[in-house]
Amino acid sequence: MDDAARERWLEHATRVLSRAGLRASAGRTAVVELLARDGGCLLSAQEIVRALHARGDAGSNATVYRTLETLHGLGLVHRLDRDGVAHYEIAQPSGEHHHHLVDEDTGEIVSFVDAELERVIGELGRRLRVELTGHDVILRGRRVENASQHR
Amino acid sequence: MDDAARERWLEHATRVLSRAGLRASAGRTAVVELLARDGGCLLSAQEIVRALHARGDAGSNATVYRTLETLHGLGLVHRLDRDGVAHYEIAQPSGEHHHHLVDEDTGEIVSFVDAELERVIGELGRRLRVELTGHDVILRGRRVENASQHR
DNA sequence: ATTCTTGCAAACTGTTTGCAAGCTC
DNA sequence: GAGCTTGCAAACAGTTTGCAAGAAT
Repeated sequence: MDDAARERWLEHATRVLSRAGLRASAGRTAVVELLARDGGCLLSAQEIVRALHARGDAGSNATVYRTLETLHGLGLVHRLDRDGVAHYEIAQPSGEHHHHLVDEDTGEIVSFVDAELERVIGELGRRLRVELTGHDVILRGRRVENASQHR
Repeated sequence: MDDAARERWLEHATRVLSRAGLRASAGRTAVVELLARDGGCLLSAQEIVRALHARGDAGSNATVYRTLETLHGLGLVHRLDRDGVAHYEIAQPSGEHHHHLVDEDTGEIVSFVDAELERVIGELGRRLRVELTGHDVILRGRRVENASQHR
């Protein structure tokens, strides 16, 4: 996700919050701005609390949780549970999104986009007679050197 | 998942546990048998604890958590976090598995199987140069009456 | 001025762990 | 008999909530 996209999200989020009658208070603003800066991929509430605190920004534990719940309710962030901990990431208004691959060896998380996967999921919704409002795909695996790199 | 499949899993699990040098103790056995009976789709640890307790079977809180961790480590169950709570279900040795659709209106969970989806995920692993060891797909949506049922 | 929001601290829930007693191999 | 397992209770981590003080409109 590029800077422009995150900047777009920030404006979008600010507008949506304001239209919902919510105030641009210090804590809430700090959380939203932090997400616009670093929320491209799976931040936990605790990570956000620590990051805000490190910067000296407003945003207590309670405020961060409350804000994330608000943002999620307004569809401004996606939420994904990982190892029993909720993680959040920016939800682009365009619907553009990515999925995640967890490297079983390192625990590292790689994000990817795949049009074919999206197509199949769309078809699946039709087959199951459901209007899809969202979906998550998590792959787990280990890197494999490609043939040309074999010794 | 049919009775035969669950029975197969029970035998498989028993063998794997025994080969791992683990004893057929009361608590562990009760958890495994409960899973073989009701573990077709997403049971939480707490649900298992309550179910065992209701039956008067062995299996304290601690034992259930410890057993589930053991089973997961041996690849005998799949684990999926849902609303911040870990849920487990039987992992068929054949690799046969299903995915989940959450009805946004009722919260109900429907499981489904889709060959096309599996195919695309397999390809995705190749494209990302990863040997896939597992994957989860969660769809969210609301039921839609099909055209012929419209008034 | 009114109403929303914050931060703190206490309360909760799900999960993990130390330890002495009990059970399995 | 040796060593793995159990159950209990205490400890933990993440998350939620009540409330009085403070800030935004």
